[in-house]
Amino acid sequence: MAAFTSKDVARIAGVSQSTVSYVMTGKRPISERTRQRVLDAMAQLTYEPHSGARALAGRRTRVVGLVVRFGAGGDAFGLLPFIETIASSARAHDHEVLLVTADEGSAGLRRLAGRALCDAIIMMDIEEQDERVPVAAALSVPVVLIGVPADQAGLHCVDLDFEAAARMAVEELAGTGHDEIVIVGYPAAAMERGLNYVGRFLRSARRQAQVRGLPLTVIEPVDHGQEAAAADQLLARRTGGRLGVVVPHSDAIMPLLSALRKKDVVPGCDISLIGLSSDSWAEQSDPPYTNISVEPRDVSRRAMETLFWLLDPGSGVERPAIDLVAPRLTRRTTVMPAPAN
Amino acid sequence: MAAFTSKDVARIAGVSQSTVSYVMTGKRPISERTRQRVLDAMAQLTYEPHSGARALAGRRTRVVGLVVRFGAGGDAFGLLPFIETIASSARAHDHEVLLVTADEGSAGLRRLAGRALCDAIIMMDIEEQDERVPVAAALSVPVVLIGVPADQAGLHCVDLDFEAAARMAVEELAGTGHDEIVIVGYPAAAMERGLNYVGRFLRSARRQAQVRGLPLTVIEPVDHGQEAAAADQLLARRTGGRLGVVVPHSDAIMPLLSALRKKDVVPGCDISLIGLSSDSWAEQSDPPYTNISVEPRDVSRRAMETLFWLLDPGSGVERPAIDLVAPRLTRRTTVMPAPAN
DNA sequence: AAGCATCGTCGATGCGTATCGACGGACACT
DNA sequence: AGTGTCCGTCGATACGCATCGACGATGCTT
Repeated sequence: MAAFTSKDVARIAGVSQSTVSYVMTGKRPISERTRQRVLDAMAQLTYEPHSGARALAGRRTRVVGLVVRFGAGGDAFGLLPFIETIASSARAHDHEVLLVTADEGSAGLRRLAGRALCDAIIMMDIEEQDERVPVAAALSVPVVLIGVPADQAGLHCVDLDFEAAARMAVEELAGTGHDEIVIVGYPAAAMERGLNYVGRFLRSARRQAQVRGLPLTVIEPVDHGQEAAAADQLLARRTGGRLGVVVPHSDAIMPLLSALRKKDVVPGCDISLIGLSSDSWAEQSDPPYTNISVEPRDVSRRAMETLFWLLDPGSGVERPAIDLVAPRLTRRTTVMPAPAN
Repeated sequence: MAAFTSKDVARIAGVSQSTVSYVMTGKRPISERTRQRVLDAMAQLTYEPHSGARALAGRRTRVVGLVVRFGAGGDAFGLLPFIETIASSARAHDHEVLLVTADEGSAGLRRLAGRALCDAIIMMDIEEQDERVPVAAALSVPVVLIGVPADQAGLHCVDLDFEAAARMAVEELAGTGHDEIVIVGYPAAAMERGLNYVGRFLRSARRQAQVRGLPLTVIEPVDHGQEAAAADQLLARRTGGRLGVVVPHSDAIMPLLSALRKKDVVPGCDISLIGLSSDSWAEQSDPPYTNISVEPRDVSRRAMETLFWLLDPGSGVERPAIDLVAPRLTRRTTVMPAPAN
């Protein structure tokens, strides 16, 4: 691994260094014969271009900066699927992924752009009022947000349509003759941080419940180990009517289900439950619950499409500034059917 | 954000560009007066050095490559704490973290080194026979493994001491008069992939059980949703004697506990249980279980210490080629005390 | 007081690639 | 045959920084 350069390749192929470069970039026509000779030489040396030199001369790094927050109170459905999808999408475009943690705040952003560490940035865990958003907007590299802040500052945002999801949940319960709706909320940490989707979901749910004239209450989230208490709190609301429960925080669904089971409360008979989660979780659960899809892979895939479009606006169709992935409700066993009357 | 260069800084500070460089690297003495002027100029311009140029000229990228595997069957205790610790450690040394997924196999490694994308690599999810290990050993950059392959090929390895953990578990059960030991194994995916710690744990446990003359069985892992079956399988083994259960796969502990609870089998009275997990999980569980500590943060912190030592051997003390973090057993409620006799 | 090491700074060079202008040759057309 | 057009290739240069050798200015020694 003696670290070959394009000059070595050129010498072996019997061409000039610039020709090797043009073979790689394809920015000038190269005869098929020469091209083959160069490619052979590259293969023979297992040549890899020096990314630093490339960044210096070509002013593009082929690196995507990924800003995530690790601390608790985070996402409703796990960070890993996002990261994984982003990584594989980057790879598909021959780009690398540079990881930056959010606890650096906007300093991390400035560093990414200032040091020319990446060509574009994708930022997750956006708060409604996020100090990083204006900084990101002023950066010299494009930034895509996963999440929608109150002021998007001209940045492109991609996320699940939490407003639509909330409406959908309320409509489903209203349409099946429920009297009251309870939302099992997000963890305290997420509430306090003002994560954007928390507000988006709750506000939309309240609005829609009002439209339907249904009383809606938000109760404390189900923390791990607190299932029993949450279930009690929930059941205390039941005044004999038809109670519908909405659980937007994926992690809370399973504990809640098992707590209900323990109390011999059967979702779909005694009570109704709609969860926000990936479809596979909902299917494999016992019982399988009616869910509204939350597919992190879809969201991050679209975010990456937007990002690469920003890097090369010629390619593909124009992307919307706010790109919301439509949720999908799948009926399973946990919502009581409308009473026949 | 007009992208200033060190030449701009030099002009403003009234010095030459090389002086600016020496202020940054500290590789030559600079008078305090000049140093201040340069620092002021840098602050004024919010100058950030161009990482590509720096990599090209200085042949060091200040980037750490992190190779992880996302797919299932993975780690017993979550990927995120590892990544988080590695990221923050890198940051503390003013290094970035470049993420590479393991499904690229050794190609990802070659790319990292060949393109001079990073100064060192840290690789997780090592298999006992891992095709990437010999490749890694031949690389021009140092590589630290989290995990111990059968042939470490001269690489530095850091991991929990799974052999010691297994011995510790068996000893604890033997010392409290148990007749039989059952290990609830790892997920099939982990077994098939030959993840290094699986073999290390099981072999060591078998050996120690033999020393103690105790029958030891390994049963299928507890997959999510399969708790009941696993519990049955487990209880079927109970012939009236004192049965000790060891659960090395952290994710399996909670489901198993709840399955036992459902069958009115009380750990600590009817049966004994020792889990491998982080201490915080063990404490917060209901009931709190006797555990052997598995602290990903310790492991990755030590791995990063080794990595930075390899990058600068002058600093700090020599690091062992195989650095095993000693496990710690904390007695809680789930192991039956030795019978008084 | 002259010689000598040390300190602090500068100018010049090289790192490996992308890109621009130039140029010789093949070809099509007057 | 002469002129113009592409095509394919080359040489030279710039990118921003680290580093090396050089050199004037000190301070110290004898």
